[in-house]
Amino acid sequence: MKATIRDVAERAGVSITTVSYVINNTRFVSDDLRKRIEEAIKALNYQPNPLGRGLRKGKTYTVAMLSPDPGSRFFQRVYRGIEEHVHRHGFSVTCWNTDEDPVQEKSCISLVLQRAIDGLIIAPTMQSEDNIRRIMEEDLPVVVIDRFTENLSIDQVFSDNEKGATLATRHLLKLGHRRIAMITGLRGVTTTEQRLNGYLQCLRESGIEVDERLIVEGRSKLEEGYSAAARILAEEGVTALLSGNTMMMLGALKYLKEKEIKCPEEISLVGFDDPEWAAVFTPPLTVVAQQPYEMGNQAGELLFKQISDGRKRTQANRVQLPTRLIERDSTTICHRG
Amino acid sequence: MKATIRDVAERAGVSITTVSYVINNTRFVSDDLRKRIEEAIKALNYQPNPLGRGLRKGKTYTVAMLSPDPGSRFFQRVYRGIEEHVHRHGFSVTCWNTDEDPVQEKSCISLVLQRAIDGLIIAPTMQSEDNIRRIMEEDLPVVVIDRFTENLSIDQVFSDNEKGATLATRHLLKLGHRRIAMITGLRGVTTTEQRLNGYLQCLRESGIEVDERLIVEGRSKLEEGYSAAARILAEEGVTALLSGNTMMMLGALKYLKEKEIKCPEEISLVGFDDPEWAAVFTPPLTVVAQQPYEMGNQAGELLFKQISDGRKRTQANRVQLPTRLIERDSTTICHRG
DNA sequence: CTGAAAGCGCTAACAC
DNA sequence: GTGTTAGCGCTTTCAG
Repeated sequence: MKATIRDVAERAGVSITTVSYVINNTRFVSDDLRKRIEEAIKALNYQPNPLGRGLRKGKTYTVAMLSPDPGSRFFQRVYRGIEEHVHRHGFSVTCWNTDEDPVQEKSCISLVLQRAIDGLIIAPTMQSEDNIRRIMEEDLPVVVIDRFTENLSIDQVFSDNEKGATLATRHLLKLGHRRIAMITGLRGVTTTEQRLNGYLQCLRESGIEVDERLIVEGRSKLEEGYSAAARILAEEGVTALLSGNTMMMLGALKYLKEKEIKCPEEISLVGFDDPEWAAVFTPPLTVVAQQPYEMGNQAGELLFKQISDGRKRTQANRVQLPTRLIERDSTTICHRG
Repeated sequence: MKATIRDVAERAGVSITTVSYVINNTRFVSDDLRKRIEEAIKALNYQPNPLGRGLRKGKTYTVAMLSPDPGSRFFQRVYRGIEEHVHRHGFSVTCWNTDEDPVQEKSCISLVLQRAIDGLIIAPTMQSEDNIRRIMEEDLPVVVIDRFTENLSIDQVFSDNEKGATLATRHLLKLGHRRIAMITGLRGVTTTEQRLNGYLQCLRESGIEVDERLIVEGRSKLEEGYSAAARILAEEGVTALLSGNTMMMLGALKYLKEKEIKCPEEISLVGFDDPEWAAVFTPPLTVVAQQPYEMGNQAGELLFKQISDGRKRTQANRVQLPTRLIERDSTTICHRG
């Protein structure tokens, strides 16, 4: 069986107390004992049992990440950004999936609370203020990512989605487009609303009347991008299309391809997010890039700040990450009207 | 603070023993007491502390997944497949990243062993038999995925990579190609070697001499696919290219695009794995598809079988998942020679 | 400078 | 049918 602190103590001929103090380096121990203990630890290949330690200290050395789709490229990157901090602190991460469903989110949070994790990074679904409030009540360190939560005084890291959509729309306007459609993600999710806002604002400022028929909602599946594109292109005179996320952009492209509608000649296209294939596509895609790795990284930093500060929640930090437009060849001058 | 089993016992006016037996449903308790206890649990919103339980039972209710690149689409799918079982059993997963580095793998495994997890699903790096042996010595339930480990009597789930490469190569041969190049993943990794084998076998069977200059190694980065393609296409008369993984396929496509080499007219291309964008690409890509979700799912099943069977490691299970060729438009009849 | 001992929350003999 | 109690591995107060 695995060696315990008692085995080490016996082998070194000291009390377990002293072993503990050596392990944690938490009070002075004479060189002689220290040396003997260190030898024993090595000889027995002893590793402190985190459960014993955790039980005693009321900690688990584990943080959780909760997201609507941990399998997506975006959240993968986020995860990698978090990971760095986590491992540096000797913690581990567990990932949970809400599937964009508040009910599932709630049950995830229960599980998470039950597991007595030390911190949580969460990309909330849409109606989840209550869920998050529950966590805050438990005084659990928590950082909200991706989605914005106006009413809660809580650390959060998110992209400047509105600006991103604005940049994209302005770019299309500059190219002379007037009938610009948008495929949005799930309505009610803040990222969706912010991107939509950027788009609407920009149109209005340019004195272009918004045509509701050119705004189609999807979730984030390829198929939904496909059918959204179909609906939009059934409308008169649309020359440009802004997509609210990666998979729906791909779905739209699939539709264009099948119908042999040329991009960018007939339709200019701007997507959100910049996966590796976007630049290799035919045509290379003009996109609004976010910084998912950075998002995870900053969230991790904030989380561990909370964890080490104990529970005193001071002023909430809000980090907004810039988005940027990457102009490639899926957008061009409007040849119509 | 969080309610403990003692709080529940007091509120219900019983001993903690009885509460424990109710929670675990592990011996008969009269209806009266059971009801009172259940009420108390609800009223206090009590959730058993997994650390206490774990410490007592020597379990952590956590399994780990170790892979060279948990952020890749392939391993994300695997993860989702695992997740299903894990949550059904009330466990959680922690993900670790080896970056294809045996040293890092070793330190991951130490961490993993130290954390006293209940099981491990691992996609080993290349020289990791020793690392895995260490786990087996600890009698930790473990399942190897993706990569094949010949010498170890251990549960494993992997793709029929050789067959996949064979299908791809045979397809190209049928189309009349003779100078078929291959971009391989990292040599030494079993998946790479198996795919290479399939390719070599198939060529030999067709009486085609293997030209070593047409076999170029990369890892799994886009850039490496790019430069591998460059090297290969500097050779005389190559008309077809088989790529050992997704990202390198993308890199090769990038090269073709930049050099305005037409696919499939000038070069036929077959890739490994079938990401969503492969079908939407121009041209839609012919690929060998694996079943990552299924891989994770089966691995999860085997792992939990081991966990519930206790430590008695019986006959090792080896599951080989079929691969299949999806013919699309990046391959065509050889017009040369 | 070091050790004895209590106790974190829980399970499971063992006792009645 | 139910309760008493030891103890999982560890940290930390208190005593020396």
